[in-house]
Amino acid sequence: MAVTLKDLARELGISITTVSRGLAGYDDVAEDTQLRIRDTAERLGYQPNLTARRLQKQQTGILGFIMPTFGPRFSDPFFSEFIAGIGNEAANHDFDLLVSTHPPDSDGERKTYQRAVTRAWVDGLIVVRTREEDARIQLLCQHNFPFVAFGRTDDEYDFPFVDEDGEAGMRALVQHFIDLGHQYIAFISPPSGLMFGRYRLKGFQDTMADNGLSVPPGWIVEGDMTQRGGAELTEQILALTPRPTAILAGNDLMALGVMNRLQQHGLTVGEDIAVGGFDDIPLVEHTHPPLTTIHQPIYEIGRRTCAMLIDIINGRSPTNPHVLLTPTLVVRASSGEPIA
Amino acid sequence: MAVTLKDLARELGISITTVSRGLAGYDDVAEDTQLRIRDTAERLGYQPNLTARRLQKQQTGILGFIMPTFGPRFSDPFFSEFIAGIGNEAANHDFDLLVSTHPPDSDGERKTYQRAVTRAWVDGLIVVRTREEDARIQLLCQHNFPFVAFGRTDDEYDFPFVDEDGEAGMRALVQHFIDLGHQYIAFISPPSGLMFGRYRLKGFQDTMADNGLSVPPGWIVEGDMTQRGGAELTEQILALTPRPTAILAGNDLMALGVMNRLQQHGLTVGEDIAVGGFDDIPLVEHTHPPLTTIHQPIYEIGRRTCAMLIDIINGRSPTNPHVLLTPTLVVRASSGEPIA
DNA sequence: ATTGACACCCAAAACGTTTTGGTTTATACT
DNA sequence: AGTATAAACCAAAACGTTTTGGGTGTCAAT
Repeated sequence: MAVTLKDLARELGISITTVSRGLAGYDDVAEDTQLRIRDTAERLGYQPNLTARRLQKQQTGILGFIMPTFGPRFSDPFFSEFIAGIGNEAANHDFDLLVSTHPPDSDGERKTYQRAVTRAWVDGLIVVRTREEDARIQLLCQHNFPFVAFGRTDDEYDFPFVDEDGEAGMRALVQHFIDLGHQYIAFISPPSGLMFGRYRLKGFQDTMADNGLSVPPGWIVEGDMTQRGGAELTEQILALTPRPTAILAGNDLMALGVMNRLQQHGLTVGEDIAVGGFDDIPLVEHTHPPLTTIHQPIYEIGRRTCAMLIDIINGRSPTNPHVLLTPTLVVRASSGEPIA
Repeated sequence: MAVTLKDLARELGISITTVSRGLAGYDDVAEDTQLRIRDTAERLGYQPNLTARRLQKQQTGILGFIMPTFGPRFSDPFFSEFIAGIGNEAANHDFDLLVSTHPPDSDGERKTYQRAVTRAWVDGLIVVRTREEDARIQLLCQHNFPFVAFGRTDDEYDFPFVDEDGEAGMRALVQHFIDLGHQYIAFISPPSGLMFGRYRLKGFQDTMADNGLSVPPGWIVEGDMTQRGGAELTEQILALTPRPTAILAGNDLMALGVMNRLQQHGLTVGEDIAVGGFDDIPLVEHTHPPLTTIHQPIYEIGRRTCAMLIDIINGRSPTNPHVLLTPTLVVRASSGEPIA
């Protein structure tokens, strides 16, 4: 069915070798032969068989991305944007992107990583949502498998990563609220097992301390990154005394949940109480009120993560294997006016 | 580096053929030989080379999904859920999922589809967001390439698809608002080039007509599926006379934009004015107020689309190649109480 | 007339698997 | 003894590409 090198060779009356090398542009094939080869290749609609090429080159030309997702009905806007970032960068370098989804720390996830390092399945992996002692990263390091992570970890391995400086981001956010006059600030932290949650939490705690503000127990609660979670925890927070004048969430989705629950209680966000988020997902620019948050360039992070991975696969060691991007504060109406 | 069949054969002192067939469980290999083979395979950590297998079997074991996305900063929650659906189903059948992103109707998109049909790149494709005269589908049909679409088209090709009955869904939504007493209903339609937009629009128009309600020009506007778009069009709609008592959007994202803009104008959604959406993305269950919408089981649609594709690839013709799922009405606070 | 350099080409091996089309050996039946 | 039958195995081909390690012929310099 498909046109192969053999077909071209027969058609042209020359060897398969010459056709292959001609197409590849080697200079031991005469100029006009190259032309003739390219010509008939075009005419016959030749397209190289990628599988055969991969077998020979011992490379797959595929990058893997294993999404850590909870349950079927998840909808983290993070992923679509991130995939677009890595996908486009991959395409620019003629790599394909293989995506699979597994609940974090599940058997399926473990098997998939195992498969990646042991068979020639993909040329490299992109790891996101790093965890404190990340078994995935330990495995990849031990097998010397090419990968780049979005996020750092707590263990001793040295590996290439791109990360946002969540601590700095959160410092900026908290300082903004403190500068507005807030003293009673509650915080909904991301799960503490996730590294980025740890950094954000630290940013919160340190900034509060630096400003001489105490954070009594119960003023920091751990959320699950979902809207629903944010909404539910809001109840607990509203029961605190004195009632917080501001609630910060570890990510935008939870902040949305917070805002909605506050509104259900008849409170006006940005007036009666201030709210802040983290991520700047596209959604929150058009909420009511628009959300004050920390902007993370997710598309760009995806792009750079992917670029670094491709460098590594191609044997070029990246100039800087530890990229730390500083996110920026985006002030919108949800943080309100300065208070007394 | 990696253990191959040859290594096993040498270790066991038997031929590569026997090892291969033993592993595959053919009955022309003695029971105990099979055991010994499996044993050493385990011991040496043998993992078959997928590329080699694919070359020989003339199958890639990969499904392709080309996301039609506008620009980098897109965040349609549809895609993360859909990917989870197809991804999980694919994994169940030992298929991998290749994802690439291209703006709809772009050169990149065309090239990628071309590549799919002409080289052995993937075994089949999943097509979403079908268009009126869909060049992608025409190409795939002409090349007899295995694919399943989420959505129908307007051209004469007969192809396997899974689709939601958007017309029925929209009828249910509109009827709900009419039953609440609304007569002045504005509609923000999805882009008319997209088939699902056409069905939803038709559902709106027909139901209005069936109830003897007129829809003057200007009461149907075409949106771009984004929150921002929904917000901007809200201005136009508020200028209509008489002012609509309800605004329906062709998808949830636009409905969110509508709600926020209404709230900026000081209107209380669900009291001063009613709003309805379509899709039931996870987000809108926790908005303020929660959104009345039409539930689309996106995960399930992804799963079934993928299952059908795998059937086709494996030469089993699906029992029903034209699946039409009826979406269900989800009534929440944004549609408010019955009005006079 | 050698030699060397150069331009151009190619057969064969390799990548790791599965399939094809056998062969060998033992056992059972006439 | 001869002939089926079955069980167990295997060499070689195949999938389509790239790479290796040459070969051949021409021309210019010795």
